[in-house]
Formats: sequence, C-alpha cells, structure tokens
Amino acid sequence: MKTKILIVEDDPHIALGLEEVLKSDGFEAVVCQRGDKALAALERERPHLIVLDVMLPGKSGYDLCRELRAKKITTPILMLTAKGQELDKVVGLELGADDYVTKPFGVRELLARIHALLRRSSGPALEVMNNAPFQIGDVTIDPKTFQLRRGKAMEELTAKELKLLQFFHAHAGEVLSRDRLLNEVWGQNYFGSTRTLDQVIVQLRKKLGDASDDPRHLLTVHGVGYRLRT
Amino acid sequence: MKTKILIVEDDPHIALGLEEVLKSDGFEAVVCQRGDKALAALERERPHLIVLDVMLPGKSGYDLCRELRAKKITTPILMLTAKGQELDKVVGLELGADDYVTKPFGVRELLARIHALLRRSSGPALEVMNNAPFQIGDVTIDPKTFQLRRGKAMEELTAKELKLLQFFHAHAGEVLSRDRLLNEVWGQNYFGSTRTLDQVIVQLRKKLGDASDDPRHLLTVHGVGYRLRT
DNA sequence: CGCTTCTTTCACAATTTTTTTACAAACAAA
DNA sequence: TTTGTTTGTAAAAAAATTGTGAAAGAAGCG
Repeated sequence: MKTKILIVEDDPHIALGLEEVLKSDGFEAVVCQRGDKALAALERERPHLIVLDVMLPGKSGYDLCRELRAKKITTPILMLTAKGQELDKVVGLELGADDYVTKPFGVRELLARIHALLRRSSGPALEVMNNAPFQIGDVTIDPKTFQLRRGKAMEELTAKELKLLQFFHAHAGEVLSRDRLLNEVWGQNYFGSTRTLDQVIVQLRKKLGDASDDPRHLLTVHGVGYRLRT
Repeated sequence: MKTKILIVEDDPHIALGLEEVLKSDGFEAVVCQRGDKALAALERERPHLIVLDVMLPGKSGYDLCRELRAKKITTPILMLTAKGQELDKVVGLELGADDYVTKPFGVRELLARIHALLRRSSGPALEVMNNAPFQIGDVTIDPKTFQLRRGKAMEELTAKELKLLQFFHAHAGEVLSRDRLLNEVWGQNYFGSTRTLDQVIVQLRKKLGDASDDPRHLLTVHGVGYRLRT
C-alpha cells in the first residue's frame, strides 16, 4: 500500500508542485487548499502524514495543527514555514508539529524530512489508543470524557494526565523508564526536562488516591522510572 | 555511569565552551579537534553521542558523518551547522545525522537536543534487549517488572541488583571475577572499591533466599569472584 | 486584552540507593 | 595453629533520585 500524504496548501502552484514531487517519489498525494476544509479532508483521506502550510486562508496552519493534536490525532505533521518566521519554527514544534521546512525548500530536503518522519512515527509512538473505559484498581478512567471515578469521587483529567495513564495501562506491570515515557507520551521532539514527568505523576497519584509514600498504583522504581500496579 | 559525549570541533574557543557546558550538565566530555582524528577518538572513547561540527580541518563533518554511517556506527550524531547552510541541514540529515543545531546556538537548546537525542536512541535499544523472565533454581526473575518471585514471596529488585543478576544468568555456571563483574555491570570507568560488589551480593542472596554460608545460588569462589548455580 | 487552566520549571526537602567503613568470620598456605 | 588475605555484614556516610509546593510560562477562551 502506498503511503498517503495530505497536502494542506493554498498556493496552487506550490500545491501542484508538491503533489507531483511526492507522487514521483512513490507516495499517494492529496491536496486540500483551505485550512478549514482540512479536518474534513483528513477524516476522508486518512493520510499517513500531513504537509501543512502555516499561511492558509480559512484557518491558519498553527490553529489547525493545535486543533488536531487537541483531538488526539497523532498523524505526523510536517509544517511549511516562510523564511523569517524563525520564532514560529519553535512554536510550530511546540504546537505538536513533528518537523518543519522553511520556504523556499529544496525537494531533497522535503523528501528527506518526510522519510525521516515516517520512519520515526512508524514505531511504537503511534499507538492505536482505543477510547474504551478502563480500570486501575478500584478506579475507573473514561478517556472519552477525560474523567476518573474513584468510589464517589470524580476527577477531571488533563490531556497529559490521561495520555500518560493510558500508556501506563497499556503496559501495566512493566517498569517504564523515564526516557521511554517521555518519548511515547511527550513525543520524540520534546525538549523539556525530565522533572515534568514527576509533576504529572504527583497529580495522577492525587487523583488515583495514591499516597506518595507507599503508593498503591503508580510505583516508583528508583533510578529507572515508574510501574503501574492495577 | 556518566554519559560520554565526543565533541569534534576545531575552534578551541567553541570546543572548550562546549566541553564545560556538557560537563556542568553531568556529562563526560571529550574533545577532538581534527576531523581526520575523529574516527580514532571514537574507537578509543566509545562515546554515547557525538557533537560534530560541519566545518573541520582535515575532513569535513559531512564526510565524517557519512563515513561513520557507512561503517554502521550508529552512535547518535548532533551536527553543528553555521547559519545560512540551509541546504546543508538536509544533507546532514540525509547523511545520517540525527539532529542539528544552527550556530550560534543557545546552551539550553543544545542541552535540550542532546537529552532528546539520547532519549530517542535509548528507547528502542533497551527494548531489543532480552527481557524475558528467567529462572534461577526455584526463583523466577522478571526483568520487565524488576520483580523476583520465590514461592509465594515477592521481592522488588533495584536497578543494580537486576543488572548484576542478569549478567550472572547470561553466564550461568561460569566463575566471574570481581574485576569482570565490576567492568561489565558498573562500567569500565568505575573506580570504587571492590567491596561494593559484596554488598550487592549480600542483598541478592537475601532476596534469592541464599544463606551466606552454604549459598544455593550465588557461590563464592574465594580469591576470584562468584559463580551462579541455577 | 484579561482570565482560567494546563504545563513546565525551580528550589528545597525527603527518600532511596549506592558506596564506604569497620570489624568479625572464613579461608588458604605454611 | 599461626598468619596474612579475603569475604560477610551491619551501620554510617555519601550520592543520586524523587516528591512537592510555588511560581513562571503557555494556551485556550470569552
């Protein structure tokens, strides 16, 4: 099966050029010219990767990118930024884009980055998270509503908390290293410190009803990471 | 064991600055000032990561990078590129570099990228390792959970205990000298006393249910080291 | 804009692991 | 046995890691 790439780009000249380049490199390419139509195109086409221009009519590439990530759509995104948007580059990555190229870009560069992205995201990073509720001990988590129920108590989970918890649940019992957790939950392009993870653990323990000394569910493995006991 | 980083950079000013920055962040840093000496330095130092300038006397960073990858050396490489080498960035990636920063770069960015790179490359590598549970007599060790089960008793293992036990298991029956154990489990550049090893042996014997006189599994070989009887 | 919420960083306390120390016990060779 | 080494082990010290409140930084939202 050919790898399908969705191009979100308003300039027809660039869009067609891209399409041609990608097709000649063996990809299946689809173009969407408006930012506000991109979501629909995404759901219709279900591409393996999105090439996304930041400057778009209808809805900016930034907003779109953020929106997709907020919806937990993890399709790899390659951003196209114009020269001089130096700062924006970072922002783009922080928004959840996986990489970017600066216009004008060379064909070789573009293809190289697309291949690199596909390679990276083909791994375990792209897990198919199903959204069925699950149990951790006496606690029920419902990913659809971002809620956690423990007896009568009801807690709201943030996006990070839920994602981390889902990952723990998918690997229940296993010791998960800090590196692995950061890779899988924060993504390979995360450049923050490892202490961020601790903080989320603290919050999760509170919501799970764990005492930090002698936790029932989120166990510390000193020098390595954490382990979930269901 | 500290993470070792090889800096390949001709400008002594930058090289020393880098070295200092990395050391202050807890890394072990080694500098090589010539591209054509880098391969030798690499084999001598066996770093966990290489910071590689593109502009080098003797041999360019490009050539070096390509050469290393051709030799199947997979050590992560972070390229230092000068501003304006837009195209070169790509080439760098195509050549097999794992990431790059553009000079002039901020210390925070550099460290963040180094940490991210190490994290990325640490992930899958550990997974490939054989993590299947194994037996030592009537004791079952599960590396995935850092747990040890002996009958009904369940013990948690620390990182070092598990690593030592895995090494023993990989060489079951063999007499392993203290030197060898310290080298393999603690790392070559460990300068602590050999008594540290005894201490871990004591802990392991407790968890394995061994009596120190007449141990069933971790046998002392007087004057030499230890031997694992499964 | 302001406000709220979520995420990240920082600083310091608390905890756990690792290492060293000290001495008793065990061993090997004479 | 005697003697010099080597090992076992508890306890102390040191080092490393984690917990956590508070504050700063972003992002989303009227």
